[in-house]
Amino acid sequence: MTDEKELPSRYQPSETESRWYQHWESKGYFRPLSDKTGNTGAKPYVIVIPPPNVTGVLHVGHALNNSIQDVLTRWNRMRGRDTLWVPGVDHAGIATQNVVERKLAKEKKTRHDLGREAFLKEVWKWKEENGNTITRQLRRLGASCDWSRERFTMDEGLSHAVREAFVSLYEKGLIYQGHYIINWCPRCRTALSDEESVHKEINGNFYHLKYPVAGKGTKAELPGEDHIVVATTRPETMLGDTAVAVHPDDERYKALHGKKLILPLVNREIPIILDAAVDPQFGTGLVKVTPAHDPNDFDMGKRHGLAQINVMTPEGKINELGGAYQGLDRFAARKQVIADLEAQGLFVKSVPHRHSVGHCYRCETVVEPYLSKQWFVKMKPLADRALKAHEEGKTKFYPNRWTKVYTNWLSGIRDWCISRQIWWGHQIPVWYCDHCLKSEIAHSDKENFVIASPGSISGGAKQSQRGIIVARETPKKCPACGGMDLVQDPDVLDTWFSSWLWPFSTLGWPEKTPDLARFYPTSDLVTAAEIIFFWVARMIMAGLEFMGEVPFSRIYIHGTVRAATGLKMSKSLGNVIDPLEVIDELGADSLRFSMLMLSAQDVYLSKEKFEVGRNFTNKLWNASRFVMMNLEGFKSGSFSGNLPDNLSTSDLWILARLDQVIETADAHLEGFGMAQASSELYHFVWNDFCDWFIELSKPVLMGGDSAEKIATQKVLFHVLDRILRLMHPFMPFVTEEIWQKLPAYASDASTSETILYAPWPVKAVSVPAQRANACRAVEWLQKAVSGLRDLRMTLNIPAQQTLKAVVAAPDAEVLRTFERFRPQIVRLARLESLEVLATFQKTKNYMGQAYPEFEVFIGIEGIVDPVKEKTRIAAKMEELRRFMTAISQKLSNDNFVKNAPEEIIQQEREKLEDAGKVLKAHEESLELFK
RNA sequence: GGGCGGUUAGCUCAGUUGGUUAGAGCACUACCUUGACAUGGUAGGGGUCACAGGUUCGACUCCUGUACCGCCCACCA
Repeated sequence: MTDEKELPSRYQPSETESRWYQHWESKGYFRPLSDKTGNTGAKPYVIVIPPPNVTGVLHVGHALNNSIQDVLTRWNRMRGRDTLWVPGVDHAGIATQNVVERKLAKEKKTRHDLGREAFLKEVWKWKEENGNTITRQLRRLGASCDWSRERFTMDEGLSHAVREAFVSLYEKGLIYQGHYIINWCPRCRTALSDEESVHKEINGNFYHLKYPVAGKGTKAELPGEDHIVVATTRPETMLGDTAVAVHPDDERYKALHGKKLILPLVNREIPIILDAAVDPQFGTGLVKVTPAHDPNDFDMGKRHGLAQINVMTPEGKINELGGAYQGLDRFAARKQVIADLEAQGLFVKSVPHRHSVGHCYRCETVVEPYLSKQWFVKMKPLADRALKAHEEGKTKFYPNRWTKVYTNWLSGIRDWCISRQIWWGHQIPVWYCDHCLKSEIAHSDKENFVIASPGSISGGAKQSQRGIIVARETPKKCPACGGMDLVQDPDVLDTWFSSWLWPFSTLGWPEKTPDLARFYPTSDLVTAAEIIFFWVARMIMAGLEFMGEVPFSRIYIHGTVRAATGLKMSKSLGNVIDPLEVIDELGADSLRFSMLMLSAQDVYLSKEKFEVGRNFTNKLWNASRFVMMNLEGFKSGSFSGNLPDNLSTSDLWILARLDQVIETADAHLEGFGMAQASSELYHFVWNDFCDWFIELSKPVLMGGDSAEKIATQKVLFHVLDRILRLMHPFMPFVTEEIWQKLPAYASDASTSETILYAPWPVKAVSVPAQRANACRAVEWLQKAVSGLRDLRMTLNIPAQQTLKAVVAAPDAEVLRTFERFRPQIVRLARLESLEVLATFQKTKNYMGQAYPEFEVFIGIEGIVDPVKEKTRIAAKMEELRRFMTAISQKLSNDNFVKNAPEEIIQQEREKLEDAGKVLKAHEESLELFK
């Protein structure tokens, strides 16, 4: 026997994982095969990684996401497809800038102290030092990404792509600049897109305020009152009110039509306007209108030609237009305004009000609807094409229910605010010629110039306004006046403006690279639901816009990973599970397998759940160890790899099961059924291979040299080899480790130098007819062994006590089966001897267990009290009678017989017949005790 | 306010187009350190499939409604 010391009884992931990963990467195994062969034939399999944030660390969500992608990648690679998985990270403009600003703050510095250029240098420095954390962690997870193709959204090529996309959209009139209410984060001091403003329900207040009516005589017309009452959640914005609106048909306020009000605290006269957008049922039916601080009011203001009075600074403080409140933070101003109104008797009441308020997705600060000049992408035309592509069946969501989420969002899409008032990112490729602008705006409002506005685009390229240059290359001088005094727009683009190009920009677009030609469109996209709007929908729109083709046709939305305790994992709740810790403790294979097995829906994680994977890894390791230790004789090279003809029943059975499991695993993987596939494999390896086949092989292996033994060794090896391949996508490290050890035990074992490229198992082309019979035979065997064990247990016979047993099988085939399996049954049931007979005349010295096809007996003389046996049999018979009654009733139901499919009825009849046989056997046994 | 998902064993979850006596892992009970593995083996206990109706010969599965839990979306000030 082979020296056992080579193989410890515990698998040690920490000793193998990093070693194998380095080996794979250094050998270039993760690169597509066509890189070497130049073959550009068959359709490749391509996945692009959802780029993690450069500031991020690997959390369990990433771990699941990338485990799934790695399974798909490795599976397809093994199936012989030219496979590419493109990795990379995005620059996460706001998040990264925040990180570096926090670092500066510790030195009591702000980015403005450094200036733009020096600050960006700092960010790059930070990126070089810390930006590879997550990609290092992905390697530890085992992600088989082609790192030679790793991309970063701020690298040169992708920056080039971003400019091309911007300018090209601008030329088509799909990008415009305008003055609108956008989501503003006063802490980050930048605009946010709608998706970056996260709505959260909060407990606020609904403040009721009095606005006095202007002029004389109003008191008489408004019963008893000389003021009106408005209700608001943000009283501080009243400083910018320019009207109060009422529904035109609201009878209560007819008297107010045409009247003016005095805006308290600022003493501005404001009109009462009539607008159907006002809901008379809500609040007092009177709405204060603040066009500069609320999107609805902004629209209303446009309709009525109201002034837009912005009373806030970008920091969220009241500005000079807020009079006495200047300099106060918006929340301080809120308190002060209320206090002052109260002092003047103009504060009515405040009622608790639960409503949802936007929060910055990066820093949680309450978002301020803020009027400012920003760049927008006009989304409707892009969304329409994505919807059309979907109708044509070009995109498919798994599971299907996400389709509606996607199409609903596209149908109601709003323009995308893409400019950000930060420094880290792609600076907008727009330059201003001061000279031309001055002459241009002499007769227009400088602050309100609009290049294009929503609705004004009617096809055809929009001409640049004089003084504004939108260009792919940095211009040296103004094309209009030749002036050299050009200033680039200081804003940068939303990070997602680079991410939405990811599927093709990472392949080289806008250059016409070989990669782009070969690998676009990609195959599958795997991501979590939270990113459908941010990213998936936009990638599809960009793919259609810039490449004329959807970037991928299948989108798999996997479950969200949450803490076992309930909601999301968050550092503040202390319920974060760090996947790196799990890898350190249990290994990446355990982490991957456990998560994949749980991934059928949303995953509620706790640390214990990873033990399944750990235990299974160890099981696989030890099963392999057993097989290898029993392959002596094969080192010489006598093992051809082909299976011999003289296979035993159990050999045929395990091969049949293997074929089944290959088929179901493939079917599940085809539809992203990682959980089902992994669970199927788990049970095959553990229950069929380990619990039964290995156990059945032991008597044969110990029986000395024989043709039968060699055949079993070959089958053991063959099935282990296939198991390793099947498991490899799920557990890449342990399978490679074992794979590489095989040649030491079987000379021609590893036909490929790495399991990464070992061909994926396929079902046997021609299946020997005996296999079906073998499956039946093994079922009998399993029943017999379990039955004997059951007898032993229920009769309290000690495990050490060996028993004399008898199997009675009237059917010749069943009889032959048990004769063949005699050594196995003796071993598995711990017998002293086993007689196999056609019929057996039972005596009081035997106790039995009946099955439809056979009965098993154990000799109990001097071991067991017959009274116990009597009770046991009586209980079994009672159970059987209940079962038979149920079936009889079913079969005597006319409707059932008339309507049920023939095979179902047949099944029921067989059940009844079998149960009858068993019952009869029990009756006979019971007779003995009378 | 809309939309989606969930409710199956003590816990975490499977259950494919309706059809054997509803399964697994963990936990539990009993026995077993048998020459791959105690991160193991064997046997076992444990479920009115959330509730109420309906369709059907037959419902965990399909339909309607209810309750509770969770998620997403949304400019009622």
